Amino acid sequence: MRIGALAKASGLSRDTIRFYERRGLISSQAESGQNSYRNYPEHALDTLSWIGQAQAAGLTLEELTNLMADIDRASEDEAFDGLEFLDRKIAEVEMRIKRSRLFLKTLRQTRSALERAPYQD
Amino acid sequence: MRIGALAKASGLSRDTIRFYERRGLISSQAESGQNSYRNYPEHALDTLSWIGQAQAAGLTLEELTNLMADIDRASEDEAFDGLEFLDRKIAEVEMRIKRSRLFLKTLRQTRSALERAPYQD
DNA sequence: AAAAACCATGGAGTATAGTCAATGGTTTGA
DNA sequence: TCAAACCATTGACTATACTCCATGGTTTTT
Repeated sequence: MRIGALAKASGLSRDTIRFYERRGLISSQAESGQNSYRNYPEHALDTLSWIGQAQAAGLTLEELTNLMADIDRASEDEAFDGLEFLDRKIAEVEMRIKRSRLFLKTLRQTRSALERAPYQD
Repeated sequence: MRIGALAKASGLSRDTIRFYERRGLISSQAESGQNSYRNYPEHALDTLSWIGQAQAAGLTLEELTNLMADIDRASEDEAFDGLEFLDRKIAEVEMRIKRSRLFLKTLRQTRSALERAPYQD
């Protein structure tokens, strides 16, 4: 899958995809032949969607990079703090969801208030 | 309440508070006397906490400014698109929460996977 | 009454996450 | 075949949300 197709399928721009690749979030093989075109595997689409979820959850791309590295490094004998990192992130995302829901509640209340009294003067 | 106290109570820095004030998100009265110190009402603390929720929910400060203006403008006779804006934001926040929950789910799955097999080689 | 702590303004600097433009090579469809 | 569409790289540019610094005034503490 070339970058244009991936861009269309994911809804991201080519530049964004190349940007993510430079950051090490996705990867491509060189196309067979003498061009310099990237070729992305099908699962790149899933990865991009996962990145989108992570961003909605408030992670930075750097945190995401670290997380991916941790997951890959998980089967080494070295001291590994991946679990700790993961626990921290889980707690952060939970907190963020909690706060978002509070905000959503006030948005909904505001909405009803506006709806009930649109023209008072 | 002077800016230092508000900073301590809210957990934000003075600079951040002044930044928010410049953006019109909170406001202060000048202190009586000949100094140029700001004085914040008690509810500034609630406002700051609300701003935090809104940011967790993914709104930008500019969107927040618009939202506040809309809410204040809600009792005018003019054509008012506040409801529409609100509905859009509600939908966006709902979507963001949904995606965050999906991400949280994969984080938890990853966590269990790492926990079960920490030393395989 | 000094020192320490606090406050103000203005402007520069930082980090994150893209986005755009210039230049030049490669593929593909009419 | 040749123009349109696609791709690559480099580097500059943008927006958002702070953060820091210099300078100088005001309060509070000792």
